[in-house]
Amino acid sequence: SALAALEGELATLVAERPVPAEDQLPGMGDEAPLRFAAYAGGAEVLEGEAGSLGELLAGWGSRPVVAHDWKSLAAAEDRCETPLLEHDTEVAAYLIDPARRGYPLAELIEETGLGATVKDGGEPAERAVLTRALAVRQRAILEELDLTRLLSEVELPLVEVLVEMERAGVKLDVETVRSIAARVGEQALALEREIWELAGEEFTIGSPQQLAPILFEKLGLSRKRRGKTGFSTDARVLHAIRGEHEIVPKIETWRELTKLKSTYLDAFPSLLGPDGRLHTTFQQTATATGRLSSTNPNLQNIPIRTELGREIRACFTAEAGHRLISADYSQVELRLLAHIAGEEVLKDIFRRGEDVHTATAAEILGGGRDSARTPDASQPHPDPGTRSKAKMVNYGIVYGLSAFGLADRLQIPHEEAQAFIDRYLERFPAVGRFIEATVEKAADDGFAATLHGRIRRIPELRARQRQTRLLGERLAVNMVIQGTAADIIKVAMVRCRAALREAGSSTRLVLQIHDELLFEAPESEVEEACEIVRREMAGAFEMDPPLEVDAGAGVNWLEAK
DNA sequence: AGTCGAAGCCAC
DNA sequence: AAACGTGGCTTCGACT
Ligand SMILES: Nc1nc2c(ncn2[C@H]2C[C@H](O)[C@@H](COP(=O)(O)OP(=O)(O)OP(=O)(O)O)O2)c(=O)[nH]1
Ligand SMILES: [Mn+2]
Ligand SMILES: [Mn+2]
Repeated sequence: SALAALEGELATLVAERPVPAEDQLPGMGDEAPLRFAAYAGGAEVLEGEAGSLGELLAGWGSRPVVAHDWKSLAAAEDRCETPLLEHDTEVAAYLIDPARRGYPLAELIEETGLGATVKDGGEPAERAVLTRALAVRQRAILEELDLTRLLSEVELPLVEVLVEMERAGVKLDVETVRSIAARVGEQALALEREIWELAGEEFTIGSPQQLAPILFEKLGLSRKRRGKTGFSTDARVLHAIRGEHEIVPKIETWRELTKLKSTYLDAFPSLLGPDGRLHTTFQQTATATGRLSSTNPNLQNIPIRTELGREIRACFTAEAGHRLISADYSQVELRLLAHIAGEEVLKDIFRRGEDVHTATAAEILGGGRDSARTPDASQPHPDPGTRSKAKMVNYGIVYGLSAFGLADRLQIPHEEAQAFIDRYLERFPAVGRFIEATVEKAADDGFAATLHGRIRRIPELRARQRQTRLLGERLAVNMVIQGTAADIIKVAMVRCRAALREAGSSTRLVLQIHDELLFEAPESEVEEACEIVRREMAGAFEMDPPLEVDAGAGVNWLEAK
């Protein structure tokens, strides 16, 4: 075909539907034709129209493709054979500078100083030429920054995996969602009346500007922090004053109920696809550290902490005859910290098979008689809420939590908080050295880097304001660890996809939640898929201590975890 | 009617 | 308010 015959290399494809099917799932059949243009560096730009991406690519041949934001194009179209992705100018721009707001093609072209006119060509033709020119420039920069392998071996192979995940979606038990929503709605209304009664007036509970004067002036409750507009009424403040007036716990509960109802219960039914499943969009170029994000809806922040939250999580189900498999790295960033910092005390804890979050839970929140004893492999089980709080403490301290911050979060005296932080850092002496070395190198280089070479510029380190520089120090340390964890799970995703395919498995990856992969597997494949996933995730990066994976299966997400 | 920032809060 | 980090979504209230 003409497409296959296009001369040159870095064959670049631009394709768009003139009336983009906004928020619409593929396969509706009423879309406008796909206008496309292709250019490979020769004398000719090819332009045309096709009914679908599949039809267009049928003439493409086996040549790899260059594009800008290939994932959006592919995910919006029906499943079809796609060529290898050789370069994506959006993803490349993200690797070069991941802290930017966005990567619109026009902006990248403009700032690179590129221009083109195509004789007798339309706008897509020009865009094909410019996209290719941008790709050429970027490839030189990527080479200089040592980002070529990260792009070609991790990010680009990941694109196809993400497209499959978005297409697959995840099943939602919408009937149960509706019934929980109805129940919670009634509870919230009842609470609202009680709150008004206790306040002596009707007001908008959801307005902190109206709530604050009632709590702190009318009822005279203790003020804690203040923000730009007045005294804070956030959850930590309410928790601290919950004993002062019976209205406070009611507001706390009202907040929890209405939050979960509006964000999840009410939102999901309208977001269901025709297949009865929720289809998120994974953003590959949104975070400064290399993590993915999830939008419309965000399926990376499904509740789990409270009882109602767990009910909501249980509404994420497997198709009949299937199971969900959840595979989550154990204490992943603490393990990475031990590895990167060479922290032998921390390594020892992992070697003994212990759980640092659990140990911290016992130590600071446990209160039990023998809970302060040196933890062993048979540590007592803290309740999930307590371990979760301990997790926040562990990562908080590593990433620069102050004694003020810890005292506020744990509701303890400053001195106690300071002592805990001091003791923590004394016990793991290599952590402090790692932090210092990381900050110094980042200040020197102007950027922090992950073990896979992903970089994040840290201009904050060169700011004149001390406060901003300290922020830069925390950003640098966090980038190294969180970013490496992000690299690792991306590698794992590509490995899992390949290994499942190799095994002839029809188990599908459906969600990524930062250090967790959620799969949907036919019942008969669950055991094999579990083992494959464990192996591929644990093997995604060799380190000391090794990565460990907690995997489980169930008919819903809650059971699987 | 839409946009914006602030506050707040869900998750990792 | 304070100096854990990474996100996205909802509500309110001011504004265009
Ligand atoms: N800075 C910071 N990072 C967090 C926080 N919560 C989670 N993370 C990061 C670090 C974790 O390794 C990573 C994955 O979260 P998880 O909930 O899976 O925790 P983790 O793997 O540490 O423990 P796990 O054994 O899975 O329960 O996300 C937090 O409160 N602060
Ligand atoms: Mn984990
Ligand atoms: Mn996790």
